[in-house]
Amino acid sequence: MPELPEVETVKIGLAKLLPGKTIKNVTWDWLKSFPNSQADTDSFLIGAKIVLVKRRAKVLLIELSSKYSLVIHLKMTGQLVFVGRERFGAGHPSESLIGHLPDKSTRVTLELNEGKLFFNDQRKFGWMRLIPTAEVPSIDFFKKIGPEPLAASFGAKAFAARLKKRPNSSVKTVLLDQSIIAGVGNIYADESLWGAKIHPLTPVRDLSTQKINNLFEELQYVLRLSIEKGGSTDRNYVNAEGKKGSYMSFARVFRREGQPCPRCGSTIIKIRVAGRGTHLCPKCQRLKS
DNA sequence: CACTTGACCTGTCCGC
DNA sequence: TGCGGACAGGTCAAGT
Repeated sequence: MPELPEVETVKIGLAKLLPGKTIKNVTWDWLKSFPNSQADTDSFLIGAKIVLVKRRAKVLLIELSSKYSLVIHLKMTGQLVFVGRERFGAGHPSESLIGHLPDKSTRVTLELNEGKLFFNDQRKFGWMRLIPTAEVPSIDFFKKIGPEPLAASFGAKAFAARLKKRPNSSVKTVLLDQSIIAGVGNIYADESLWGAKIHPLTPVRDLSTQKINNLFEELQYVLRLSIEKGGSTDRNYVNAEGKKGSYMSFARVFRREGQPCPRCGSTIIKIRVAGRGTHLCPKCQRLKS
């Protein structure tokens, strides 16, 4: 699922549902989804109370009273869905995802004193790790992660300076590089480049200050809009309550190849950049202008 | 170094 | 209907 807006949406939901609840038991069916020792799990997960839910980059952090944290990366198809005790009763709408949980994509189940938290992940790329809270910032994943694009302290000047660390790379490749900027993935890279009228293959060195400023504005705009819409559901993504996000109906180019550009009416095309499907308007986003 | 490709997995869709 | 291949929101490791 999950780029910054999707993970942020899950975080907002879990932050309302989880703090104060106690973890009673954990079960898992795929070691790579939950690569923790039985000893750590017994000592620092079972019986711990959930204190706080946070997000950094595309990662969720659930802080526990045991001074350990659950650190969760949803990768492509991960879901973190809370089902309250009342939801287990008969008569719940059968079309609702949460009526079906656990299902065959469920990798980890956390039983709480009230309700259950399911970590589902069809493709098994995601993971949930139990780590001492003090050590979380120094794990390999976070050591190399860039700044948060929506942080109040992060502005267009800092954005430009970070992009320019990779002058010869295409701008889309750099947007997707988590060590440059945290949280941007394929959807919001394409959407923000369309907004700023920049071809995804443009080398960073060819971008004017004005263009970089436009890109920063557009990136913040699409990320904020998507959080407001509860993220993008293309296939698997759901929030903490099992509900889909609606940003895809606001998308201008992503997965809209063959449709008219909402700005100029030209037909949106799809190419491949950095190994990823890339959507753009060939008229609005020219390589040389 | 910087950039590309393959690997990690399952599921779906599309063409033959 | 079946089968093979391409592709999918993300990161790593290994190759060039």
